[in-house]
Amino acid sequence: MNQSFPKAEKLKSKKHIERLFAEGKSISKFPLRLVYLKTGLPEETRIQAAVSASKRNFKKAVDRNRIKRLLREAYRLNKYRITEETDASYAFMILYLGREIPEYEKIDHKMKQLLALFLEKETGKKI
RNA sequence: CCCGCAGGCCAUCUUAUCGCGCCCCGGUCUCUUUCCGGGGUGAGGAAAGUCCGGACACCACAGCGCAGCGUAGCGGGUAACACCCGCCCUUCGCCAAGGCGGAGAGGACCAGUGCAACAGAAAGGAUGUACAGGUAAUGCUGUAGUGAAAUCAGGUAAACUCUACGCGGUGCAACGCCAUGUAAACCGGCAUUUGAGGGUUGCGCGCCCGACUCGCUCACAGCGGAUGCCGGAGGGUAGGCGGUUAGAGAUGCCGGGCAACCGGUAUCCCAGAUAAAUGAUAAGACUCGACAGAAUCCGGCUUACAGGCCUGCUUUUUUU
RNA sequence: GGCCCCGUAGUUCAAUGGAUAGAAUAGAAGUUUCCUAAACUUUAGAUCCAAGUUCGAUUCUUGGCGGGGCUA
Repeated sequence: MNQSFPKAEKLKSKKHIERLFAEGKSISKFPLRLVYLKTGLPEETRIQAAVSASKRNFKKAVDRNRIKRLLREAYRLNKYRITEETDASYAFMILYLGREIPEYEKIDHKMKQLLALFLEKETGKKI
């Protein structure tokens, strides 16, 4: 299974991000929130994802970097759960809503729950 | 030796697996792209605050004056500085002394103006009380008393100000190129059609640039046109490349200088992201890991901070 | 990233470098009322932090901290 997370799979276009926040749906599993949008464009890389931690909750750049790295890592190791279940194309934005720097173990656990919740909602399947 | 002080250096490490950015090489199809394999490289001493000084870029620029801002002992260093070095001075601490160490926004109140609450007779044209001294005579002199300061070239310039010197503005979201195709197209208002307006980046003088050079009409007015300014309506792009990392560069050696620093020489290449690259897991070691993440680039200052290492000083403070 | 501005009671604002930082409103207690409101009386509450200049700092200077704005 492919666990890489190259540039092409990162959501970068400012336009797409604005559309994602304007039109996308969201599901939450505290302290994580997933905002997603079915893009409809069947491209090579089906899912583009981005992560975020707010400057309001974390003033120091080091802390924001730390959280974004943990989120990226958790997504990288768990994205196969999505790609194996669906062929549709999505744009993802994963937000961290907490106010404290978390342990990786916790993020990993919540990420699995979040992605399961997403699949349940989009495909109707119970995982 | 301990303690203390000063200066400098380092900033957890090792291995494996899965991943990330950039560069190079090879293959996949010839180039580009994609993918695969291999190799190299990958945050800081403060990357921070954005407080100074430059480089660089664009805009502006004949000059003069005013205003504004900054600096402030002397000399040196430097691309430059509000930084650094040396000396002087002031002040504080230690010492018997010689001396040692710390701190310092450190020009000028015999140019002018202002300010000084309370207390006090009096706070800037001084002069009252008590005591003592003194004189031909007098607050003439001293002490007491109030106060931060009481006649003294008074104090105060991180009060206005004066003196000397310096300073054009904006900042890489600068700026250039490509793509897209907006703007010179539409509507409304005002002004001008002979010196209107614009520039001089805070203001003035001065200087410079300077469109239309019109039609209908005898002329005015008016209409149209032209130019400039303002507003409205509607629409488009918010992508890519360059700037962008080889430099006031790092390290070693030699020489000059009290020092800051400079000169010569040899070797080396040491992040370049762009929703933004350093993480996760497992194992091990120890002193159990602080503050904290490059964003055009340098030189400083300031602020935050766990610990470790090195060098020097104090034996004429004390203790052993 | 770059460039600017602002910090005074819970809130909105005052205060030449000078005595106990002043108003309005909100809060608390009381008077009045059957109760509430209004009114009246009383009361508590603040200079963002740290140095410096000064006899004396909300005010002047420097450095931090916090908040806000502009910028392709």
